[in-house]
Amino acid sequence: MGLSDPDWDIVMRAPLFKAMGPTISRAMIGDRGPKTYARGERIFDEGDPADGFFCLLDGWAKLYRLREDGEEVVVAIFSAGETFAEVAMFLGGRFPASCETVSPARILKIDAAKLRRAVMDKPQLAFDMLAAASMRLRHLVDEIEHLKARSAPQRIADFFVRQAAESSGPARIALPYEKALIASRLGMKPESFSRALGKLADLGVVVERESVSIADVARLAAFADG
Amino acid sequence: MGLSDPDWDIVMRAPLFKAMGPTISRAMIGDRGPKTYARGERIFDEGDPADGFFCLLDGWAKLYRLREDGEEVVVAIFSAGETFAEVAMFLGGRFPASCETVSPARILKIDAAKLRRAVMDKPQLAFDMLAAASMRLRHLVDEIEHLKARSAPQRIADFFVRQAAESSGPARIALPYEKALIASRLGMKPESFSRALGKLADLGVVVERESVSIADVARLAAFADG
DNA sequence: CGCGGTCCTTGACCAAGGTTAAGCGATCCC
DNA sequence: GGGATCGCTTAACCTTGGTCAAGGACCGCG
Repeated sequence: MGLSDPDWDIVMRAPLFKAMGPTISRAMIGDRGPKTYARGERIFDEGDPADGFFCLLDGWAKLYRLREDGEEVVVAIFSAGETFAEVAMFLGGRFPASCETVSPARILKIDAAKLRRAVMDKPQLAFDMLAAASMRLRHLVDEIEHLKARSAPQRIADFFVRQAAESSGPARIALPYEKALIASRLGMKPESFSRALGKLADLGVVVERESVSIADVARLAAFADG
Repeated sequence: MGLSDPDWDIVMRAPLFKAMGPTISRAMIGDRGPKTYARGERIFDEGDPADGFFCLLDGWAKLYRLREDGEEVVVAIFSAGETFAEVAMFLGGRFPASCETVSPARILKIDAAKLRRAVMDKPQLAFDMLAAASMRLRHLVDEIEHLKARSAPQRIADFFVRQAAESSGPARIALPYEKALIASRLGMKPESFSRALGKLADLGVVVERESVSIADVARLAAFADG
């Protein structure tokens, strides 16, 4: 059983598959279908052997680490059309973090061995993967800078701006998972998140139950940049 | 003119060159010698085309970004035997940060084109580089975690422990650059750095002008881990 | 309906570290 | 030798965000 046509569209949106082209992609995915997950299901655990990478077809997942004191630190949140854990495969074969769905989801798993073979066949692929890794690295470097340099309301504003499809004018974005999760992602406590949201009201940010409406994305972006 | 034997030892200590093996390394470096820099010299600027990567043979360098308000945020400090900017090459060809020596230094530059050719010849090399990228990713994730979980004195203790050659017993380490720079690297202001150093005195850390003596590295390491 | 659970918000309090400003020792350079 | 400058330290104060505790909105369920 292969993938449905809409699923193929989603898969081919991911940079890695785009780089491989449809032929190699199809060969690599083969006739294996996606797995359906309920909310809160584990995809992999920190320390598990990294024998493949994943492509999210539908839903949301969080990548996180458990600190020794039991505190959970969210490293990334993935949404439909994103691949993840592709770099981890090369690091001694173990995942450096855990991953779990935060909503019902459908996830495709691709074998490490198959990817390995594809790279051997087409070394240019390695460069594309290195570029992806670089992108993520740069992202994290940015993040460290932000953590140090930006206040809680600024970090939230930045998060909202990135989520919004528009780059100026009014926008409405959905919050398809708990606010505590966003808070952890942004390196703060739910309480601080709440309070910071209050401060954003002055900038035309109205928070409803499961969505946020923004009066002017550009203004919010300006605030986030200080 | 090639490299001297001690320089080769330093080069081969870097994970990237170790992954490539001596033959490929030698081919890639060729007969190009290291360039000598004075203190405070620019190695590259944010936005410059990333046409190569670097290996520090001697001295220290800082990777940093200038915020719009002119404040400098130090992202990393490199010391002898480290390679840097190797990932930036793969990301659209621009450096995402600036780099500058903070002491006299000797630095080897390796051509992007040569690396590209080497990978095409031996795709396994790509895997080794992905592993190196992955390692650095993990490092950064660790850092984000630490930034949140550790107090200023703990972060300083951790920094000292990493610098010390010994893993237990007494040690003395040199501070070959300004304390303000270390403070920035550790995400705090020089004033906080000073105060935190005072608190470390109880743990047998004595700070002189340009060096630090540690009574027991193991004890300091224990403190850093909480 | 009421009960309990989960998620979110609010308020009072507190600790860490940033801010501001002053002072001190070294070094540089006329 | 005597400013001037630079790097570092110290102290008083203040802002940020974490902690703790209480309460409110929504939801499922008996």
